[in-house]
Amino acid sequence: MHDIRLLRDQLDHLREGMRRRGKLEELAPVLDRAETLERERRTAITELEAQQARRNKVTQEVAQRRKAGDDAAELIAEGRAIGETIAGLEARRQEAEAAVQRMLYELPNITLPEVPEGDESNNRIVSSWGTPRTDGESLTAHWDKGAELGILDLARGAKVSGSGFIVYRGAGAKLVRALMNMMLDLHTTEHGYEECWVPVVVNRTTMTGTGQLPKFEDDMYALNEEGMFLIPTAEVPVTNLYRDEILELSDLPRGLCAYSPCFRREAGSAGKDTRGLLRVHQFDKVELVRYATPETSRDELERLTREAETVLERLELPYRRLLLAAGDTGFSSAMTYDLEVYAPAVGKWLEVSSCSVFTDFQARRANIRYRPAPGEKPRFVHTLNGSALAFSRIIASIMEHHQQADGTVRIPAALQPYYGRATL
RNA sequence: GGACAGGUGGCCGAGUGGUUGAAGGCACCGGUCUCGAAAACCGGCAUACCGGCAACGGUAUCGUGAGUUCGAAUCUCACCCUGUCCGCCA
Repeated sequence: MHDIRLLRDQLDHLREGMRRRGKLEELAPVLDRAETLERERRTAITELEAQQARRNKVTQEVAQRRKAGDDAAELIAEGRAIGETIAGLEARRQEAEAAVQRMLYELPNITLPEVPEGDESNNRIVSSWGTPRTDGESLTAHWDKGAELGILDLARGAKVSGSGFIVYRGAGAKLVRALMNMMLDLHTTEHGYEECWVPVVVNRTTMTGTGQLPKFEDDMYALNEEGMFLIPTAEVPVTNLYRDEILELSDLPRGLCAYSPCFRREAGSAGKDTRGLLRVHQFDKVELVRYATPETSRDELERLTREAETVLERLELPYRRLLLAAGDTGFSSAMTYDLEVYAPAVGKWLEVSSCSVFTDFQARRANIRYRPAPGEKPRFVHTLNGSALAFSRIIASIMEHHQQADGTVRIPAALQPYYGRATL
């Protein structure tokens, strides 16, 4: 969420931000109304408060007369009349405030200057690691390999829940457990993160804090119980941990990591891109979340992204880092790197991580602040997060990239202590 | 799920209809004292918003929302949360 003051004096800045995302056409009507709405909001407040001040005076006068034993009937009648006026003005204020709030909730974050303009065709590959296999033709796709090895049971997942719900069996289930432990150990022992285990069901306020709501309710699994949702990422509960709190400067930067299952409806159609483990409704992920000061948040993004890349290097999977163009950058994000890993049999690069700095966009929504120095006013923190990593596509990539001539799948050295064997 | 008890400022904790934004304490900031520190003493110390170049003025905020009233931290209702006991349960 943006600072409401931008609607007054930085509308051009907001317009430019929307233009860079390619959203100007869509959002121009909204922004055109912004100035009027904001002026109306302030007018309503001013008028309301003037009447409230009047009422407070009258009320005090009543008290004084009562005390002195004088008659106050006239004043009481006046107070009653003011009360009716106030009720009307209050309704108007609420309406104006809600209108501005709705508008603010609709506007995505403004990307950093170094983020390229335009849609995803302007995404930039900024670095890469390892060498993708070129013999994909001769490899077995992960969905077939998974069935062959008996570690993926897609049919029964579909039976139990629906398409896009995966059952891992035997060695596959153990692989999930191994990945989880390997990643969490790496981040806690080498990268300095505190491990958290968090709820996967959260309330509406929490979903709003990180920016999923109100705009993306359709992407979410909502529970029948009023206002509860399954999380699409551990980012949601972990970032909200410090909602409505003021952190000490000495707490920053701070890193939290958490494993969680992630639930996404992603109303996508079936087809090649959704086959096997490519796009599923429930997947597992280890998430990194960082709280930083505005001064360091940009550097923190590099650090966070490197930490995610480290996982891929330990898994010996070739990857590339993309700097997303403004139009492809998530709603709340100011700058995002995607990490993609190659699946040679599928012949596609798969997104396995998305590392973002949100500047103060989430912090303002969730009201997460820090005190720069004792006695100073609190400021909003900057939040960051990144997947490190999402399992399902990693598993797909492992099954394809580490496929050996004899049909077995090699387990990378760093994972072997957790998995217990050298092959799947 | 049921029965009680409770939610007040950064923290603890008074306060049951009228200068209560809210006693007192702690913490914090400034000062006196001290070689220095501690202690003691003095003073300061909420947040957000509106108007104003500013000085400053105003409004709101005692879990949330609605209601009663000229006036609500205080009374009424609903909801949320916490604690304790009971029930149920992996």
